[in-house]
Amino acid sequence: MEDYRAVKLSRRERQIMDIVYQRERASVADVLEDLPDPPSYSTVRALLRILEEKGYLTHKKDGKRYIYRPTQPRHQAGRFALKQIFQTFFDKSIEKTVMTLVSDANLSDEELDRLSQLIEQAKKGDTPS
Amino acid sequence: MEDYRAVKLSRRERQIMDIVYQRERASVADVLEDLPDPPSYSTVRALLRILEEKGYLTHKKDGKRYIYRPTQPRHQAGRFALKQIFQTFFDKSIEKTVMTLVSDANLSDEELDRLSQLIEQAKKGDTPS
DNA sequence: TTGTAAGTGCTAAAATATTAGCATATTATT
DNA sequence: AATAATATGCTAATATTTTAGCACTTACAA
Repeated sequence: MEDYRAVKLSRRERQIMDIVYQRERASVADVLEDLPDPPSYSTVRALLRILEEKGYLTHKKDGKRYIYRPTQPRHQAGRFALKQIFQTFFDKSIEKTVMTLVSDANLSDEELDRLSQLIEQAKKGDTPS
Repeated sequence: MEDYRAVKLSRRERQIMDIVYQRERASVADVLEDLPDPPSYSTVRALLRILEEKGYLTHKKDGKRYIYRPTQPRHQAGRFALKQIFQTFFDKSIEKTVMTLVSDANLSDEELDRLSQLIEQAKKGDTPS
């Protein structure tokens, strides 16, 4: 399955997928709560059903209500989305993307240390391209 | 202006904005060339006009044809988009996002060195949160 | 010049997405 | 077991998006 944020989905559908990914799983009420310009309850139900038909979500019953979850693992969807971003805005350069993130982030010393470590590992371990 | 990738725009409109950002500027023909499931020339023109009406694009004449450009600087739009991504897929954690990027990237030694430097600077310069 | 190729402007048709509402089911409570 | 509250299933109306096509304009070359 490809990146739902790039193509395929309508505006509402995308909004809903984002919400479900953010929450990891969500009821109709949850989604409704997070939607901007919230439509009716019915509407959200319909959209969730459609997204399930299209294969992006599944649901299971929890008591009397449905809990929806993405079919594609979050981490993987995140990668697709990132790829789309650095291709579109950062000349396909992951380095530039990371630069922007780190510059803007105001990370704590611990976080920065962990990143240093990761980078050291990358230097040793991998064959540079 | 907020992130067009999150809300507001329709599927086609988003696709077109992505293309224009990727190219920095684009003619109707350029956009058409890059669009998946390409519609007609007319269609692309109409959408570009709409995006201009909505304030996301401007155009200038170049010979007899229009060249469209985003109104919002690429770098800024990229930041918005990144924010959306790490909020949705990485628990709002920039660190996790960077981790994923660096792990997947297979960066060259030079790139990794530059990142190390950046991180060192961040450690010294900024107040950690 | 004037003809032609390659643009744009605009409008209305067609397709899709979005929505509400009624019917039905499920759970919990009395 | 009856009832109330809270779900879902489905269908059809409405709104928006997407599209094509015709009329007009501009640049260039014969």
